[in-house]
Amino acid sequence: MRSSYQDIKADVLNRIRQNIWPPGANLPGEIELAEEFGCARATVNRAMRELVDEGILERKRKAGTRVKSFPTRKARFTIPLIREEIESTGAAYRYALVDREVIAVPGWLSAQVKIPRNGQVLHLRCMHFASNKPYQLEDRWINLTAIPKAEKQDFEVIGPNEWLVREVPFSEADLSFSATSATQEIADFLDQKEGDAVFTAERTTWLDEDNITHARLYFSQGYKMTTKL
Amino acid sequence: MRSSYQDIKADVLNRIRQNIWPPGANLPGEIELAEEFGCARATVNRAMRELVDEGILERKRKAGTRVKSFPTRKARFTIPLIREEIESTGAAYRYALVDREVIAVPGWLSAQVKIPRNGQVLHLRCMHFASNKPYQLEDRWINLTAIPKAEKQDFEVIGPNEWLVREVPFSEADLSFSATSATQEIADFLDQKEGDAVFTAERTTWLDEDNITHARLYFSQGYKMTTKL
DNA sequence: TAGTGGTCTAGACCACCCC
DNA sequence: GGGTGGTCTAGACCACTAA
Repeated sequence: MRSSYQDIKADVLNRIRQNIWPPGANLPGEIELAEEFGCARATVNRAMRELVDEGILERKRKAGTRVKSFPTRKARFTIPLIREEIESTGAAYRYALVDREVIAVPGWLSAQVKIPRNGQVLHLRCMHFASNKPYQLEDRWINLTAIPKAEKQDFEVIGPNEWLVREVPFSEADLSFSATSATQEIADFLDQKEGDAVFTAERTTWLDEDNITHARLYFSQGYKMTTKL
Repeated sequence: MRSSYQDIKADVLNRIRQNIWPPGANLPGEIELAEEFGCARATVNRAMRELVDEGILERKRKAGTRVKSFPTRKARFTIPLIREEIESTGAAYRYALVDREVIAVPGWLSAQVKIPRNGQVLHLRCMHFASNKPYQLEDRWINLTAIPKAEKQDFEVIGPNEWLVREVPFSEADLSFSATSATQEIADFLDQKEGDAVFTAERTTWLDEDNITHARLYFSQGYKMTTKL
C-alpha cells in the first residue's frame, strides 16, 4: 500500500483530529512511519516538513516529532495588486493621481526608516476606485536616493505600487494593519464622515539595507481583509 | 562547487534583484540549473518549489519556470494565543469572563454558519487585559451540537480560545479583519469612547462539515497587527 | 507528442542535541 | 554517544500541457 506525501499528510491530520495523537503527543520516527506507510523515508520527511511549516507539528533532532501543544496554525495571505483585487470582484478599476511632489524627507519618516537626512523623497497621493466608488486612498513616499528613476515617472496612468512591483525588486517588507479614525481630509477622499473607522495598512519596503518606499493605505468603509487557515 | 538548496534560493533571488532575471523572464530548466550549480536535480527542485511557495516564481510543466510578472509575495502570520501575545510584550496577562449563557442559535448566526435550527449555542463574552489595561473583548459562540462538552466548562479561569485550541481540533477556519466603530457597550469594555475606531477580527472554525465556533475579537485602541514579508 | 516539472526511491552522510 | 531529523544523490517513472 504505497502512499504519497499528501496521503501521509492527510492521514497524520486525521489521527490528530481523532485524538489518536493529541496535542503534545510524540509521533513515531521517520523510519518507522516509512515502514508503516510503505514508502521511502524521504516521502515521510516531506510530509512532516510541510506539517511543521503549517504550524501543526514540532520537530527536533534526537527528540523526535510531536504535535504542537497549542496548534496555532499559520495562515498565509497575499497583498494582491489592488487592480487585481478589484477586478476579481467584477468591478471596474479606476486609478487617479491626486498629488505629486518632490520634497525633503519629513522628520517623522527619516526617523522611522533609514533615509539620509536632506535626502529627497517623492510624495504621492492616489485614489483607487471600484466601479467609480472610492476604494482606497494611497499615501506613498518613495526614496529618491535609492530609486532616482522614480522621479522621471509621472504616475498619471500607472499607480506607484504597480510600477514599483514591476520595476524595483525588494528583499524585505514590514506590514501592519490597524483601525484609525478618518480625518476630515481622508473622509472626503473616501466619501465618508470625519471620525469614521478606517481600515489602514502600512507598508515599508527594503532592498538590503536601503529603504525603498513607505505607504499608508486607507480603505473605504466596509473593507474586510479575509483569509483561510 | 556543491550548492545546497538554500544557496540556490539565495542565488536565484540575487539574480532576480540584479535584473539578470527580470519579472516575466524564463529560467533555465532544472537539469541545466543542476549542472550549473553542481548538484542533483532534486536539490534544484526543492529550491524552486520553495520560491514558488513564497510567491516569487511560477512553474508549469512543459512551459518551464518564470519569474512572476508581479511578484506579490506571500506573507504568513500566526494568530497567536492572546496570552502569549501579551506576555511576549512583557505585560502581565489577565483574563476575565463577562457573560456566559446557553441560548438557541440566533438567526444571524445560523444563517452564516451551518448549525441546525433549534440547536443550542454557548455564548461567552470575555475580556483580556495586558497589565490591567483592556486589550481585547472576545465575543464568542460555541456550537453545542458539535461540542457538547463545552457546556460543562465554566470558562472562569481558562478562556474559550485556549480551551478550544487544546481540546477541539479543527480542519479549517475563515478569518477576516476590519475596522468598526465602537458601540457604547464595546467602548465601555475597552475603555474608549463611542464611535472610536476598533480593529476587529472575526473567525469561524470548522471540523469537516460542522461549524464549531464563531468569534468576534475587538481590540483596544492602538492595536496593530504586524508581519513581515 | 515531446519536454517540462512532480514525485518517489534506496541509500548515504551529517548536524544537532537529549540522555 | 547515539538516535533523531536534515539534506543530498543518481536514477526512475509519471502527469501535465504547450506546441
